[in-house]
Amino acid sequence: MKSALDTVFAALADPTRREILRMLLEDDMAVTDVAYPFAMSLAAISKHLAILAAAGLISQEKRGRVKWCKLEPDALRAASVWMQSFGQFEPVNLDAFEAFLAQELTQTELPEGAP
Amino acid sequence: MKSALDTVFAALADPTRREILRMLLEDDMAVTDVAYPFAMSLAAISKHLAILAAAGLISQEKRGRVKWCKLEPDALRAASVWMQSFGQFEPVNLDAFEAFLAQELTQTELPEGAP
DNA sequence: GGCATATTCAACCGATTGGTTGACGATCCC
DNA sequence: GGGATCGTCAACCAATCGGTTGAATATGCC
Repeated sequence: MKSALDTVFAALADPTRREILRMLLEDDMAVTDVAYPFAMSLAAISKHLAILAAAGLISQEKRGRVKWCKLEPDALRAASVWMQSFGQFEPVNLDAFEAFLAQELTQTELPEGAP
Repeated sequence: MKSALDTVFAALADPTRREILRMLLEDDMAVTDVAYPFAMSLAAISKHLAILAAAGLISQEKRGRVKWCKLEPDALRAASVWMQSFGQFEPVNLDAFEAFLAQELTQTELPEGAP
């Protein structure tokens, strides 16, 4: 059986799912609205949301026809603490970190993968 | 192409690889010595180390016959900062965190999967 | 009731993952 | 040179992943 950290990190390893989390950081959303900006089917987004929910990163509550998705930061914090335990013994290398972020931003700013 | 965060989180999503990182936290190690505690082939561990190196989480340096593996915490810190950006707006729920860690510990304490 | 909307289910697909085994290339040591 | 050690490569395998499509299930509205 998979551990909690397994499912959390696996859930975070996909750029679509990280973008969904970023969207939910702003506000709770219905499944259809989550799917709107992405160039993939609603069923695919529904699967991504199920993976995020299984990891505990979001919760889903059905009200009427609409299933509302809500960010649940606790699982994310636990994983963050796990990671920080590796970094505490040395100061952050800001140059490396900025290069890292610059690369990440150019690749995930547009989920559709514009030219 | 995969982004840096993709490869880092995917690398962290495997309990064998997290255990390897924990071992390297103590000291640099040769590939054979990394493999020793695990109930899998040397080739499998070699692949895990390649994945960790591709993610920037470790570096490998060959001296003579022996390839030394060294923890590289910068990539981990960058991912940690990404995660913390989701958690800063609310205090940590310590109860949830402790339950999370307890579950994780019982499942990964013994990499061989003892009964 | 009946239609539209919201979401999931089921089957399928190609690519990737995590593991195995056996052969191979380097390197050290006698 | 030749054997032992260190590590990777290549081929293979079953399982999982990320996506598709089409049908099915709720629910809301007239």
